[in-house]
Amino acid sequence: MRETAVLTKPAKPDASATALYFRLFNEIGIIDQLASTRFERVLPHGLTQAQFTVLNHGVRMGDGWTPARLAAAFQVTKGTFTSTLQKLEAKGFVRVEPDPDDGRSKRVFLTEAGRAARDDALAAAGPVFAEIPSIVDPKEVDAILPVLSRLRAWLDENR
Amino acid sequence: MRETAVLTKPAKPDASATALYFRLFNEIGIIDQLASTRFERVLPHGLTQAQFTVLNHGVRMGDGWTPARLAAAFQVTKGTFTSTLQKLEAKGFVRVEPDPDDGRSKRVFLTEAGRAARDDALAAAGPVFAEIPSIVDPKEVDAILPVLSRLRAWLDENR
DNA sequence: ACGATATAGTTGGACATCGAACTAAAGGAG
DNA sequence: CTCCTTTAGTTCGATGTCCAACTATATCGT
Repeated sequence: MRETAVLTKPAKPDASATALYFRLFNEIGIIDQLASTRFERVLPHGLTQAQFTVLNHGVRMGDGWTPARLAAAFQVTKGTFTSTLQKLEAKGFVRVEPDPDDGRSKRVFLTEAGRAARDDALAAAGPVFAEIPSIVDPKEVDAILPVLSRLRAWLDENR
Repeated sequence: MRETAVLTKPAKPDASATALYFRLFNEIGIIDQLASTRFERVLPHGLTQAQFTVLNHGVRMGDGWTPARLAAAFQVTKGTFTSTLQKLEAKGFVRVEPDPDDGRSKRVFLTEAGRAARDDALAAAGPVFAEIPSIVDPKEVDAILPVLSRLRAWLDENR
């Protein structure tokens, strides 16, 4: 839950550096929540954002990764990812096979249906993003992304 | 769940504008998740981030708001906020009174314990943010915040 | 080669959140 | 005034997530 700007009483000024970063994370949190909700609403095949992310990753980065590696990549616990994977398997979008080289591991592969579902989702997502360039110019995004990436990378390494 | 940069296979280039915004929201999602986790870990009194946000808002914006107004400000459903409020009430951090002017409404006030808990939480949060200025300069945050605010405002209005 | 330690994956309990159904009170149209 | 619609708040079932405990397999030090 994040606060947004619905209320109108002026906040007391707080010039500390902490407050600045607090605001940054607050804006980021709200954007995440609003954008995620928007995105999930249009996803086809009853896909959750988590499930879509797995399919999208498989297409972009290739498949055959282990669940543990994917869970780390997606910042969720192994338990959470077990659940996500079971949902995707039940929908026929991924295939999970034992790792021939490591008895503890498995390997995750996309099915044709999974690739098709990912394409459907991307197509459905298009209109969701369509209006945004008129609000935030691509050049602004170019300027912002490196900073966010740096912040993300640091948080990722130091968690 | 968001993907991060743990995996090393190169992504196929995708020059469409959609991809750019996709990356933006992806970075934002990861940062939100990592920062939230970090923040929740240090919160005292068993506060959740949602609960802290209510206390913080009360201090910064004054108390006496209705649950409905607060739920809208925090982007959660009324049902969710009912639950959050009950937790805070059980901890003695807020007082909820009937609205004298509207039989349907209530009004939310902070208790002294609630204000103290908020201060505790802020103090605990300090170290969490302490290292970040060395990663992302405050000037960069100043540059980024207006853009994020604009994006947040638009998403908020057009949801 | 063995025992201690680390890693992969699953499971179960707890919890925050959502959406939908519901009650109660307020507001508006006739 | 009366009825219809809107708004405030609660409750309930489902879901996604986390954490901790657990099993099985792999790895490392001696």
